[in-house]
Amino acid sequence: MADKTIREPLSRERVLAAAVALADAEGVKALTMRRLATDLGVEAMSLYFYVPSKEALLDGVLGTVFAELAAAAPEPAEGEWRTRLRRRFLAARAVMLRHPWAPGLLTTRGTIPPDVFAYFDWIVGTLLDAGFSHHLAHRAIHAFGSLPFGFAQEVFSPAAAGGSLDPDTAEADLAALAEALPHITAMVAHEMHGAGDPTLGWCDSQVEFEFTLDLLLDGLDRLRARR
Amino acid sequence: MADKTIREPLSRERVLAAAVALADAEGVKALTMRRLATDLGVEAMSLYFYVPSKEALLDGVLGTVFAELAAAAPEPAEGEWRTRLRRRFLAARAVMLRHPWAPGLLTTRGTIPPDVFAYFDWIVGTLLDAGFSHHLAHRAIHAFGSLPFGFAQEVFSPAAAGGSLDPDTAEADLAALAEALPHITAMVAHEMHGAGDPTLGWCDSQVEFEFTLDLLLDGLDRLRARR
DNA sequence: CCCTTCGACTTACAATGTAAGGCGCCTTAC
DNA sequence: GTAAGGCGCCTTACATTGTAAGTCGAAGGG
Repeated sequence: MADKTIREPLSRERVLAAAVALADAEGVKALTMRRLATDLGVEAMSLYFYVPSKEALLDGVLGTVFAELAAAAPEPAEGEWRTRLRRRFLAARAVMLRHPWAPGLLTTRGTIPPDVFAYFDWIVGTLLDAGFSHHLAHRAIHAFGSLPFGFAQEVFSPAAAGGSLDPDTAEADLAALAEALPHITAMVAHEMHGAGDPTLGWCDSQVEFEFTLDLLLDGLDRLRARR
Repeated sequence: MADKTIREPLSRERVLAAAVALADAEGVKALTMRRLATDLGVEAMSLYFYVPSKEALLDGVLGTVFAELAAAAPEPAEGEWRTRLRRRFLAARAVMLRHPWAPGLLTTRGTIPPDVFAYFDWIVGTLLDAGFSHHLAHRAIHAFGSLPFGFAQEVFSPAAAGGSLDPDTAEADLAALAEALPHITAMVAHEMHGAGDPTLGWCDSQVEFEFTLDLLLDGLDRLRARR
């Protein structure tokens, strides 16, 4: 909560930063003009001096996140193309993990933040420099989808079927599901018993993300060599 | 609009079907209880006899879409594992293209529709039958993400940078962007001039989707053979 | 002094989801 | 016949949310 006795003047940057902090703390649904204004110690209508509408605020919020990402994932100075892409994608992912609401919000936007243009121009440049054709670079951009930002939309997670990443409770859940979902339960059971370190759980989103990324990079590399 | 003089009784199915139709026609934002009720020729509060809340309505709407998808993408009777997966993924995509708002809505949900569980159980089963280990099948599920439903979240589309898929207007847009985005504009220019059939445009989401899917299937096949 | 600009606040209203209660019709039981 | 209960709808009311339009006080300039 802002301290009303010592009041720092509002600015567009302060408004957007407070909005990001609120979304981080309580999710995008909690981000209302009244709630945000309360956090800033002002009246809701005052925000409209800085952002023309709620929609513009949300655009600005995403722009802020992507700017943070651009700063945290600078262009690697050296390295082979795959290493450079990988390094930057993973750095971006670390930022996005701090704002888990961002991918969902992004699907509601009609515009692309400026930092995204620059980032993809760099990706295309890196691919072209590595010998990819323009056509294959185009293909790669689509194949990467949202991986350059460290997230991928998954409709279904095996962990959701297991009901829990905790081996004790998941064991009972699995038994209940075995008849309806025989293959998934077998797979989950196998993964749970095969997990090396129980404290990490059997389903680690970081490992899965890197696996998918490497799968795509390997495939693209093969196509490049074949040109 | 419903005809109020001859009134068919409401049912949960009618409510959900009307909601899907409204979202298809005008997007999810137009889907309010009052609007939906108007379309059905009843008063908004009457809907609550069939769905306990707006949130439940949205869950039901997605359940309806996924049920449609399950019916339209039946298990292939025969074929090699890749062919079967591919056939079903593409059939699912055809359905999802009729409901372009569905992926976005899905990100706001906390539950998974039942048809999704069954579909993924089939996918895991298909992979296991083809000789994939449980571990690799688990990896594949994450790698596929939302591809089994024919969509993938793309933050950035090269077409968005070009400003238009129409070669005439895009040419001018590109010239304006060349200094800020040199690699992207070069790539877009190349793709536009290389497009075989101008009426299809230089960026075809179906082609791109199939490219990405095949890239992943190829990669997974290699890992399978290496086990 | 007056005027203008800036940055905040106030008042009001439309839109949205929905709690709570009411009403008419139909069915069942006595 | 009447009474009671259930069903499926409607009405009234209210809290919340975004925001249009206008007001006000402070500061700066002429």
